[in-house]
Amino acid sequence: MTKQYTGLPDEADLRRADSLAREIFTDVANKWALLIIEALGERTRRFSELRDEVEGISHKMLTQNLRMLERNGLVVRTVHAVVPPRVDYALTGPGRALRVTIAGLCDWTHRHLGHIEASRRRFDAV
Amino acid sequence: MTKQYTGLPDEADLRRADSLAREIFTDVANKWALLIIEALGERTRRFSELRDEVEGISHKMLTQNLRMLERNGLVVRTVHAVVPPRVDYALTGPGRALRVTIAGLCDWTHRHLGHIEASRRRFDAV
DNA sequence: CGGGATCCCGCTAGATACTG
DNA sequence: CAGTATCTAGCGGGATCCCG
Repeated sequence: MTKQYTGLPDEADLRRADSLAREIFTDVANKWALLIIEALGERTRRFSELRDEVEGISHKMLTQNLRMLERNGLVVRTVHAVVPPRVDYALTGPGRALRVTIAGLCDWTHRHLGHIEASRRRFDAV
Repeated sequence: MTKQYTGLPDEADLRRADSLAREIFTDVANKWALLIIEALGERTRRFSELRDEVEGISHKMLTQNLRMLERNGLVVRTVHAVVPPRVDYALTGPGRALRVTIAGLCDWTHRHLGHIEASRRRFDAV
């Protein structure tokens, strides 16, 4: 990533890294992606297991997000050549690292349920 | 939140808490909300400061998300009775707590830029 | 300056049907 | 069972205008 052949910091590269970071952030910081990673947990899951565990997700959104996560190297997809077909998904190292911070997010949500519900009631009362 | 007048766990309440958690998660786990909270940082910001700092956000999305965050009690809005009007936004306690985990997310993004970029190239090569 | 209201285009995502 | 393709409605979000 860092240019070796020049002593000067390369502004163009910094901008590229920034826009890349934003892109990744946009990919990852969406409801379904986060819920899928959270659901994947520490062990491998089948497609259908994920569809059941991430409640409310459609077939289409699940495949679409899994592709995206695979592309970004957060998930590995393993196809078993059996009939009926069987496809397993598992988190990679970076995927598991991300999952830790997502767990923090879930934790935060549950710890503040009360505060938020109360705040909403106050706000909506007006 | 917890019912006092019964010894039995109340399934309906558990489902309510779950759907509430999902609702909050959906509110919070979206690109703009996360970027706004991250941008708010430790000190108070004006509306226009936020619009400049969260790059790419539209006027409409900024107000809309700020309302939502205020409703959920993550942000306080202070209107100063001066002309021209001046409105300040600041994180609440829960908001600051959330910001810590978001910082983790940003951190994760930057630490894995390289891995992700490489993985994408491999994936797209096919 | 901050923000509400309106209009409107484009894309997201759900439903459905088809393949290996 | 997992995945792709198509069709479509709904709404997300930008642009614009006005108001206190």
